[in-house]
Amino acid sequence: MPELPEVETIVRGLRPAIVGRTITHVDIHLKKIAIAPPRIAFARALQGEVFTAVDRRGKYAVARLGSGRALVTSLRMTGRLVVQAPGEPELPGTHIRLSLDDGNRLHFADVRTFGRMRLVEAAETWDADLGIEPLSAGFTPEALIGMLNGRTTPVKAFLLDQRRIAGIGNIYASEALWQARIRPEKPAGALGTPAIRRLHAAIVDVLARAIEMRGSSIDDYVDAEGLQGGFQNVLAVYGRLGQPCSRCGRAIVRTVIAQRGTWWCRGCQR
DNA sequence: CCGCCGCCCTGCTTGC
DNA sequence: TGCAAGCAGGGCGGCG
Repeated sequence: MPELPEVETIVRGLRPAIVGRTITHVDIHLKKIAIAPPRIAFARALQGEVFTAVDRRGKYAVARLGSGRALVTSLRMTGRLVVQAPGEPELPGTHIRLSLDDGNRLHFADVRTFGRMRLVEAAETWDADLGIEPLSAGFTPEALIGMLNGRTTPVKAFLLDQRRIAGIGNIYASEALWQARIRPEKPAGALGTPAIRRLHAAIVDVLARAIEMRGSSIDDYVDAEGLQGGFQNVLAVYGRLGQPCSRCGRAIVRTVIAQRGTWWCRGCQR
């Protein structure tokens, strides 16, 4: 499932492929996927637009358009954004296809159809509910201390809450907690300062290493070129039920926290 | 404001 | 072997 590192990898791949390109044609195969402001037709509005930049915010890919509008894509679990050249077969499960003036096509595919592609106005704030970027300068240990203060929710649930920190999903929440040696069920506000400092460092380190390895391909994730990532090969706990912890040797367990599978080590995560 | 829960979907796994 | 039920999960809306 695409989280911050996967979306960052996709965005970096999209940038050279689509910035400067004009959208010549828009095909929508599944209408509910394409969201537009009231009284604006998604396909008609996009036709003729130029991509001016591609950014990431949390788990969202944000394509800036010449008009000042933006095309915001949420991939959820199984969404894919892939650029294909003329002659390449249509990406299976494509719901939206943007044809570009160089002949390439940008496909948005999603077997589970949970993902969305949303056109937003220049003046529209679509990300008001999203929290801090964990790889930004503002995400300091002190900021994390402030955010955790007084919270009773399990620290794992806190990490998944996009209103606090934007971009961490189920894979990297489990991995960061393992690296910081923190028990996922621990109430967020009960962490001591040393533990919070370890957690801060672990979040930044895990996300940065995952970006370096072009993300984790667990189920469907591929980058903008359709290629898999590499971080799934170095995961410490996620999906590793019963396998020995690389730090203490104890078998990895799986519990459910905030309705999400959580993999961790009872031996060294306190 | 905060925390919790059900829903959306389809493909894979499980169990009879 | 075949089939149906169960499960997984990010974001969102509803509820207390």
